[in-house]
Amino acid sequence: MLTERQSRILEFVISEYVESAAPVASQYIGQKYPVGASPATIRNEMAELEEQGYLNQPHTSSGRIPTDRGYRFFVESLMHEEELSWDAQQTIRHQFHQVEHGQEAWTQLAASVLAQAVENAALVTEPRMDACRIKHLQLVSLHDFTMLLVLVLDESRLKQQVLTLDEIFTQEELTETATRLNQRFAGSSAAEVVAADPTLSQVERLVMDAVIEIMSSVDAGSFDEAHLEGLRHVLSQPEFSGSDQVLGLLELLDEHNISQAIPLRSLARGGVTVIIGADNPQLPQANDALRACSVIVSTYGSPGDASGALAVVGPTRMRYSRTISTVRYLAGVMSELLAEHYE
Amino acid sequence: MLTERQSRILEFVISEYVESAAPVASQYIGQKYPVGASPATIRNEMAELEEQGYLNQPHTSSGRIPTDRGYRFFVESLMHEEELSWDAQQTIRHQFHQVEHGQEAWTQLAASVLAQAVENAALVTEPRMDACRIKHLQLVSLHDFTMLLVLVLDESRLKQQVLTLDEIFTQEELTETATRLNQRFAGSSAAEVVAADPTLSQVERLVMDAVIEIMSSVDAGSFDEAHLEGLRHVLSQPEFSGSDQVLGLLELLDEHNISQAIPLRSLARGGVTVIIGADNPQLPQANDALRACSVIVSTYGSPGDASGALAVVGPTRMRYSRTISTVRYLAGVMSELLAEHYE
DNA sequence: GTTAGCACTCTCATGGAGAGACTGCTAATT
DNA sequence: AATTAGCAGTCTCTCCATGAGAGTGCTAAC
Repeated sequence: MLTERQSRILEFVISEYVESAAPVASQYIGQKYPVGASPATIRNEMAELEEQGYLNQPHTSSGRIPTDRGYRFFVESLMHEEELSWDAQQTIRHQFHQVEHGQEAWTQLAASVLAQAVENAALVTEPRMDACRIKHLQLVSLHDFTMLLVLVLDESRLKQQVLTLDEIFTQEELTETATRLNQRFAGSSAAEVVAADPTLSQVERLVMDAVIEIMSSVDAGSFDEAHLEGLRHVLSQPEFSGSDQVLGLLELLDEHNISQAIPLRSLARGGVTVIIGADNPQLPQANDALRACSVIVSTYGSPGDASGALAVVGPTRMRYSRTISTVRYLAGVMSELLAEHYE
Repeated sequence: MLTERQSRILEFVISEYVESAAPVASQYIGQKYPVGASPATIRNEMAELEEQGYLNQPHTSSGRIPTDRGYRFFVESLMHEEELSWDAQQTIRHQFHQVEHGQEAWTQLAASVLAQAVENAALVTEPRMDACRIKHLQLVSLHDFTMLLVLVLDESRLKQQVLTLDEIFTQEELTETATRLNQRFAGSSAAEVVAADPTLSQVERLVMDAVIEIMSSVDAGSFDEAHLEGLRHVLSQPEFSGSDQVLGLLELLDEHNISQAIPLRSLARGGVTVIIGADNPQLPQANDALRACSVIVSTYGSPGDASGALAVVGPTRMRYSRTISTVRYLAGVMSELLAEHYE
């Protein structure tokens, strides 16, 4: 549909607008980029691009700005995805290897690294399997009538709960109980435990009820816990200078609405997916502020094993090439690390 | 220093300004509150209050707004701290009892509840003891050469780390090792383990080195992990409509600078402490946006046992009475719950 | 000590006027 | 037929003056 020259002009306009955040004029493009045509010709082409919906004019007699459709065309046809620079790659790897122990904060760290790398908001979910299984459980005596149930699920996720007992148990007794339960249930999913419906002592029943409850809540996990980081990068962009917009985005953060507003898992369909502005029907339109945003999302891990999602959220006026490369690269790194730790 | 009438006028001005966020005029005060004097008299008194530094005029011929000193006087001498309404108390308790299991998100929940109750930002740190001790440790075989170290510290804090072994161990062997180590080191602090310097097998050494590292990093914990919630309440206040201010406060959030910017533990000296604007030398002045803020902070838990801190951060123009009551009440509830769980 | 009255000051909203930036269109050119 | 120069027209943005409104400070009377 677009001629060679129109494509190039579109590309130039987008490059320019991404940097300046201001409408782009024909004369300016003619000077700065090698179009090989006069401003008048560029104007004609721009008019055509506007006709077709790739560009927009805030008002007559101002320069053009790209539409969502313009960005989409750019991402799909014009952009050449660059390999992330070696420096950038090293920076990312280095930041990861600093914090080796304690994998609890792993995704938090990933979000932080990603946000810093792309200078936008980043969102990373915990890795999850489809149905979690018991790896190991343990009972620690806390006090006469209370004990701590420590549950290790696959992927080394830890859960704990304080339980209240009817009678006094020693640590030895609890350890024995735990050993029995481990032999019986290690490797089982919540559903399997329920299905087996074995005869249990009172304590065992108490423990397994708690285990089932915990595992169910993990499984139910429609509620993917996502870490959001770097929102300030987005909010400092000029398009969000109006305070209404700011508040809109802040609501995402505070109420833990993120997972709902941006259902990462359902969006990422293998590889990197780009959602631009309001052009994707999958994004619920609840939040106005999100309409001015694009989301670059990818899964990490492997589908059979544990997997999660990571995403960058920024204004539609975004450096797509760099952001996509970074997301792709980080997804790779995280997949590697995940594989290393839990084959 | 202040006459009866001056005090009352100051109180009225603050009440009014807290609600309206606009400079308060003499005539308006005269109409709405029972001063028993004409606007002219009120003006004279206001001039005197300004002289003494309790009030301020944004420009000649506008109403007055309270200064930090004015707020401080209000909090210390004029305000009558109200008991939190029974409704509000029940709301808070109810929100807590909804989420019983999984104490991981406990402080997160507290922050959320507090933020909602006072309609401002809330900050809650994890409960901590002075030097943490080993409660129990456990080794779970993950794969041939990897195992998961699960470390339970006092207060049921869980830490985990993946360790790589030189040779293959069965789960039974690991369990035995863990049992040995537990017998030897349960109840010890990091320093005590190091001091004892016992002879250990290679595996035991590997495990204990990791344990010491983890405990040290927990102890070092100048880095109190604090949960921040409800920042949007603060940012939606008119005094933060300028986007510069917004960005200033956002930095607190993103870079995990909160703990540094607001050293809760060192601020709270038993009971509820109120820090108003820039008037407290303990608050580092790094962040400009914080100068327009007050912090209401309290500890919870008991000094000997585990304790943490909770705080509300809001504009200096804040409903101090309600906020202080709420903080005090919530600190009480949290102390109770803490005591219940770990006697 | 208090108050009425009045002049004064400062803000804020309104509305040209002029400069600047770009475009769209027309007519000439290649 | 495509391109370009030239020019008029349009829109924004800033600046300035204007006037209404709000509230004070001061003075003089009570």
